[in-house]
Amino acid sequence: MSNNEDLFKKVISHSKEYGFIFPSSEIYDGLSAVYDYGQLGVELKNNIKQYWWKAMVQMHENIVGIDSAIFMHPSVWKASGHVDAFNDPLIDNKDSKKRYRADVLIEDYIQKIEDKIQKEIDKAAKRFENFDATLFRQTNGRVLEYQARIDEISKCFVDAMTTNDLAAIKKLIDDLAIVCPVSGSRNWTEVRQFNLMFATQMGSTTETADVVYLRPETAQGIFLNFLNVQKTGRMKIPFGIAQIGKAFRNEIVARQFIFRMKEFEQMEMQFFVRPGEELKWFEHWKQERIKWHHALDISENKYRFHDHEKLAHYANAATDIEFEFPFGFKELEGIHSRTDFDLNAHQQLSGKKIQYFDPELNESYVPYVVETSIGLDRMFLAIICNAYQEEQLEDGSVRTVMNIPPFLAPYKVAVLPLVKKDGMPEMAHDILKNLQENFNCQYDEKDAIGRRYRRQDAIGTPFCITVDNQTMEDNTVTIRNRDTMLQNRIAINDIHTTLNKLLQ
RNA sequence: GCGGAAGUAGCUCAGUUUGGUAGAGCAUCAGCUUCCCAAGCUGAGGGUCGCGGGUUCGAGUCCCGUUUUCCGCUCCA
Repeated sequence: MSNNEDLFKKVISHSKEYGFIFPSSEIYDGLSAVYDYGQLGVELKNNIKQYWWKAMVQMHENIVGIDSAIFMHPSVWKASGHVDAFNDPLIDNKDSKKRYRADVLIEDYIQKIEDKIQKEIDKAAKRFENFDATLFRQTNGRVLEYQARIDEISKCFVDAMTTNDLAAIKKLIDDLAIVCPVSGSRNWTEVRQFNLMFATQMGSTTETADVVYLRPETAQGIFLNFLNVQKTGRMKIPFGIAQIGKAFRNEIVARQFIFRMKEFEQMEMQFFVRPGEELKWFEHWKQERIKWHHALDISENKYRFHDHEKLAHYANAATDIEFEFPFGFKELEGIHSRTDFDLNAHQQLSGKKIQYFDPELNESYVPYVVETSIGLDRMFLAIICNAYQEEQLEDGSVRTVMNIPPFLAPYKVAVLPLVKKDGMPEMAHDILKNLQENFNCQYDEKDAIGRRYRRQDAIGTPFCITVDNQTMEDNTVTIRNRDTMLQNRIAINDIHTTLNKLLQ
């Protein structure tokens, strides 16, 4: 474990040192759980996007992409369930470290008094024939006492809830001496409300502004455009809509570098199918997605499926593709059978029909949805964690290499004059200029050649083209492989095709 | 959110015990050298020691607060 912790720390340092990832707003002490991609990071990230887009959109005739806005109508989050599920006042017990809904604690307390009343009623009912519960309730002294207590508590409780007065809720819990069911202690934190979603205002004056949320998931943008895309793209079920975009979550804690960020990017595809066929497609996409990962040349036992036993309210099947990060197996991608929950909810709340007429079945229905959703930042992290390597060489020295799959590497090739004289820099620049049209290249003439190779190793550049004395005579160069450190001599005219072949 | 640890140059860290206005290695830049795998030579740049306050003649060093990061819980549609 300590080896893995070590590795993770090294990856984080390396990312900063070479310009993959920077903490956000660093000169102002940083911003919790927010990071910026640097000059190398953005290249790698773009390449991952491209690889995903090509596999998911370009290679499928029945999948198209969109790019929906981050802002959506507030009703979207009512329909999706995001608003309701995250508006509860919560309180933690410091001893048991359990978290409760504060309102539920109070309701339970009221229920206990209610139970006592019921007990009295039951007791009395046994003793008297023609027992009138209502009359008993109205006349029995002890019951009246209990009832008064309930009324008093309820009044405070309702007041506090309607005015959203969290301090009053806390006071009530203290006054009632409510204890934690687990620890039995009254050592509570303040009552807090956790908002999953970031809120901002839309409207140029404060008076007219409405609260809108930054989307906590990209999926809804696809659901809202289901009919637009289906009709204008003449799409026939089964078909998919893909999207890459930012989402925002007001997470409580930030951990594990870019694994959990407040602002993150998702790559997801919602596949619309006939009701009843969703589990077949769920299985299909499970296999397709794991294939995509395995094609990255990362050891297959770094991946595993984790099937959900407890399903979210919208799903009837769900699995995660987990990756073995230095801090353990964690979710990298989710594959969910979301049923018709979302489209149905939007249909109901908007009052607009969201259905598909299936010519083969000759009927209309609300399609079912199978979702594949991968965290782009997590994929990025998986790749750099897997790529980072410290190799012990024969001469005893250590070589730091980023073993990034060549087609994803920030730079594909570095062009290096062996020495900074005899026309080699000029020649190297000519070659560079030619290659730049098709490849992201680096040029470097500073320091000894060996050191320059190591620099390229450290940022994952898979190939180095070196201009030497022989180049000046016969127009050949050497091409060095990052992983094997071996070199071949090829003609300048062949560089292009050779690189293309190697980068496939 | 709770508990613990830490924050000094781009990176890794020393300096804190015994307060006296900052160092090393690597990296970077300029030049020299160099015909193939880091650590050759000369020179240079870069830090208000996370931030704020307090104690003190004087704080990187002591005290308080705060923020960020890491670890363990917790949470996580």
